[in-house]
Amino acid sequence: MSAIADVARLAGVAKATASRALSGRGYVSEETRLKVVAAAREIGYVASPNAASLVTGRTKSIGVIIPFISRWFFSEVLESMEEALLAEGYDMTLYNLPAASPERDSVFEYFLARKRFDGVISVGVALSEGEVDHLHRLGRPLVGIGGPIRGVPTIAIDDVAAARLATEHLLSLGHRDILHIGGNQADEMDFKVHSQRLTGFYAAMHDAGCRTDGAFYPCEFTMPGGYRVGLSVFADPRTRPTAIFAASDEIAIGLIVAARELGIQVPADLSVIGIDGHPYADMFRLTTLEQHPRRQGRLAVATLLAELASPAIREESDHLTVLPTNLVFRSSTSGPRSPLGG
Amino acid sequence: MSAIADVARLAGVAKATASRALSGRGYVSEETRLKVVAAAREIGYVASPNAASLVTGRTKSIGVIIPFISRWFFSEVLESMEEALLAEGYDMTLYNLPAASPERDSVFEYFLARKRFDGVISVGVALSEGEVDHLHRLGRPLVGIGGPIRGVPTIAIDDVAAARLATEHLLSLGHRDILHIGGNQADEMDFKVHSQRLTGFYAAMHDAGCRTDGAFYPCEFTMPGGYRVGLSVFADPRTRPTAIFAASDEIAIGLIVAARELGIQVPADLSVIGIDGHPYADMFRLTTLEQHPRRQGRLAVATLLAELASPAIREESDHLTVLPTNLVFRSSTSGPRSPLGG
DNA sequence: CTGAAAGCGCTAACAC
DNA sequence: GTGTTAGCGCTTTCAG
Repeated sequence: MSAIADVARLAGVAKATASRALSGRGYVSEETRLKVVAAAREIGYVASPNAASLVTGRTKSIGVIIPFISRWFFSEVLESMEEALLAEGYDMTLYNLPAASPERDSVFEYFLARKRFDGVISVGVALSEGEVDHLHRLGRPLVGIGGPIRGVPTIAIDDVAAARLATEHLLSLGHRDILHIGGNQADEMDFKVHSQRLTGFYAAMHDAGCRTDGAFYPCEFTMPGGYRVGLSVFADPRTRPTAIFAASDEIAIGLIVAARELGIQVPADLSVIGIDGHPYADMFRLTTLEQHPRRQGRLAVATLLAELASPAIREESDHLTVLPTNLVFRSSTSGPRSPLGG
Repeated sequence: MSAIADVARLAGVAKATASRALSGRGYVSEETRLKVVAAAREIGYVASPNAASLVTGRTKSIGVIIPFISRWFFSEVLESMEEALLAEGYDMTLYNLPAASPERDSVFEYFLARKRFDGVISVGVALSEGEVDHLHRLGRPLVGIGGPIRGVPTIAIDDVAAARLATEHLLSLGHRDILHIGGNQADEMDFKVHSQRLTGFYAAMHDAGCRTDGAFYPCEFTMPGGYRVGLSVFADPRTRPTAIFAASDEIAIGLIVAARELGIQVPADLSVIGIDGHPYADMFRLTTLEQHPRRQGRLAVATLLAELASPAIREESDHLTVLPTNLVFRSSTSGPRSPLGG
């Protein structure tokens, strides 16, 4: 494969000149620039980023650490980031980061330590103090999605506020007998989304003077998880509410499937509201709070590239950019028809 | 950051010795090896893969080209490959490859040309002759998932056979009035999955002496896509079949949701079979043919690493490893209850 | 504006 | 077994 020396020889200039011409850094006469570019094209020259980064320290590649690839929110973020990065000429290297484990440590101690990237985006991972230090010590900018990280700009939605908003929507329709079905604190995801959404729910209910004991059912954070809990909760008329705030659209959809299977009409007999803006929301008539994963992804990339451009900002970059959630109405929420419990 | 020279100095040996001790290549006495390793740990030395690959040509990184990140099959493959690669110390760099477009070309001409990886895995992408040449010219092994690529080992299921099997299952239950709902040839995915599954369906139907005109309805290859077609097909009793072979589980689920919404009992009134082995199959009582994305991913990685280990194989590696599909019974298929059309 | 030379961090020959 | 030397492909002083 051709090296810059070949280009230089063909163009009749020195390696240094060819380098300047191709990279755009440093003075080159327009005439020689054209000659060099032509020569490069002729032999199909593509610079070796390895060699370049060895001297510049820049790799034109960014690392992404993420706990899941196949869950909707995460894959959506990933896809949007990939698009944005590719457009800027960056590679994206993926590190699937499990919860605390030897593999997790190896990502930090080995993979990330190799410094093959100019920056890191952490998606939905609450980094430990030690891990943040580790990353900072690499001297590479870091941007987060999903929740606050000390000394790191982060993009997120306000989970407490979103949960409160969703619950208040149901309350405003006249519901009093509302259940929250969401993640278990035990297998909490990072940034405590589960507890935060529960907190927002309780807050709204308390403010409205509603009872909350027995109003929360934990479930696995998936569609089948919601389905299973739905089957058991709806089977007993005594535990059947008039409305449900589900911690995610996937859970909400599982609940709707279970309800329909038991002959409960949604939204007629039961109102359901979720969070995410999942593409399936429409076909299940689900009202939802969009959290715009793609926008979060693009914003994270933009933030990272900005830091890369002017590292000066780094010192004081400790802010959390909170994206507003949008309430998207479909037809799954309506007033209570025949309140059974309140 | 510390370089190997620092380690060498601290251990009181030469750079080369330190390199040998750390990489395990070449003779080093156990005693010095320990000294070097201790020194490396002491200063937290991690080798720069950039510098190493500059001389060895190996990068310990593999590139993945893939058309979608957020569709179930693809994200599942991705996640399994990431796991397998990480375990072997490889980075995974992602290139989201759209259909023919300038961005697609740029992936080949710029990103892949940078040769930042030891090999490439192509997932669900039918590469053009030119693109295959392009990759071969890089001198890096290439492995595919999803369908045959000239001169490249590939892992796939046999789409025609799978479709035939699914259809025959319905036929064996006594159904005659079977519809196929699947992807449109117009926006065909790579490797012609759409047409191949249609072909398998037609073949089984013809063999059983069933009519097939009007038996195929195209739809978008998603859950909402199946839902929309389901609503229109099921609304008219004249077009309502006793059984359906859906080209994917997502389509199948959309169909089931639509059917239920129209008061059609699944599986009582309508049998549905899909392909994929989607995790939601159970909650929708869907019978499906598993195509094991995770196994395909792991196999692709293993194949690539094997080629990396002994490049000799490369010349004659033109085979297609066809993975068997497993019929997974849930409760969505049963004999016809009240055949309307046959 | 361009060229020559040094060197990024590492490994591979080849001496010793 | 270990050290010395050269050089991977590029960018970047620093002269000219």
